[in-house]
Amino acid sequence: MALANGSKISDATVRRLSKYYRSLKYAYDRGMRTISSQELAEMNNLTAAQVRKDLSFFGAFGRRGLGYYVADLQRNIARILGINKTWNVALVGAGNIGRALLDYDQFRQQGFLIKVVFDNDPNKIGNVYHGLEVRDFNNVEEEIRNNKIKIAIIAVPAQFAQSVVDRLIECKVRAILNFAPITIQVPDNMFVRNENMAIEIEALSFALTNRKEPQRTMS
Amino acid sequence: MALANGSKISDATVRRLSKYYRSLKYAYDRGMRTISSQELAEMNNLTAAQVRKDLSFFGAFGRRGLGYYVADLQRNIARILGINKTWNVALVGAGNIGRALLDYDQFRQQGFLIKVVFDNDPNKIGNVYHGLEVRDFNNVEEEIRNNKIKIAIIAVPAQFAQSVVDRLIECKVRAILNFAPITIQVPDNMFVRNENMAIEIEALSFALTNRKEPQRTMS
DNA sequence: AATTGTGAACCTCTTCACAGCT
DNA sequence: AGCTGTGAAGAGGTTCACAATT
Repeated sequence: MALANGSKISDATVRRLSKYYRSLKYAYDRGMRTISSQELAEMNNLTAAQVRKDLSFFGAFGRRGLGYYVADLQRNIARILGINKTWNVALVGAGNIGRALLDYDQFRQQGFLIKVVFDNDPNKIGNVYHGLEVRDFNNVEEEIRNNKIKIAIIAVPAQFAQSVVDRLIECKVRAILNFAPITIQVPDNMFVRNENMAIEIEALSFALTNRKEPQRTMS
Repeated sequence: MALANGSKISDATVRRLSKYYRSLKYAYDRGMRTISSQELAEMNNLTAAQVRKDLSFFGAFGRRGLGYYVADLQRNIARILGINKTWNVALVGAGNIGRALLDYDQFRQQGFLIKVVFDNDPNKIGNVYHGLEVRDFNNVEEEIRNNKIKIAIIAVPAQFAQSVVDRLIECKVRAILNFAPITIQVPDNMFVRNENMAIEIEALSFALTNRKEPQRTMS
């Protein structure tokens, strides 16, 4: 929950805001200057009512009879999502997934800048990947403090994930994007999101195995 | 929807089944032979009623007064999810994300075997990554047919994603795990899941920016 | 005594439908 | 005339609470 008016915003709404943001970028690049809720809906396989309802939680951004000004709505959503500025991010784990994330354009483009990379493997510490030198996780406190980091990405094996998290909690990291395939425990004042690719592909396996009536798009 | 009894299974339930499966593996490795819904719940930050309800859609696997036999429930969930066999998978896109997925243990361990990798970049075609030679996407039909592939992973830039999907549709691929940050369109008899890491980190940004009362775990 | 399985109650999210504005 | 913004209705998912079972 969050808002000035005290209403609760669902996770689903926040996810859709991210999608609207991308759609607006796409529309603007193609010369569209206004866009209707119907058009935004079609670009994301949603209903127009859903789009309007989502936006209405945060304000009245549209013009009746006309739709939404693309650039204006984009700015508003960026502000709502907190991506109208840059975030310094720490990455823990310089394995395959971690190294791929170092060069992930979508993070950079939305202002999430990976400023420091950690590992505990002596064979990796000191290596340079995409211009960043891997640091020893033992020095995590200092680096996190120096870079004013509030968001960390965890890309370590499951068995190390909780101890890494515990250490990050001490460093006053506030939010974690967790790629380890395990449920991590954090105090109530922290935020976690899990990115578990195996769960997604298992859902496809389930669908192919069980579902008679397909559904258009999941997630 | 899916079941013999015709009931609809929610996406959320399927995702949780994947989590229970992992928890059961973990429990078994630590010597537990039975487990209660309460224990399964605690391992995943859920309620015991939720766990029992999820499982009850598929049968009565437990024993009153005792709980669930770990190995037995694990087998049942594997069967429900369709991961009691192997799936041949195609990967389209040998960029950073694609190459990381080639060596992603979680896929292999659950029986998702990447059998063929495609790219359209002449500089990548022919290269060998993790023992697989990158194929020309122009030959996709033949390779998909030869490997009996029903599930494809798309890890290409957004602008290529839909045309790749259209081609895969012609190849009778049935399910797609989409890493491209765009909503792809597929016919009603296909399944799509989107893996969009930028959306997840933006949700963290939203939380840090807006939420006063934190919530324990998202996703 | 302990724990499942499940109908009913509850709560949350989505869709409808239309008043209101441009 | 067209499209938004939103209260109300509807659909769907979660939790409660307890009978049933071991």
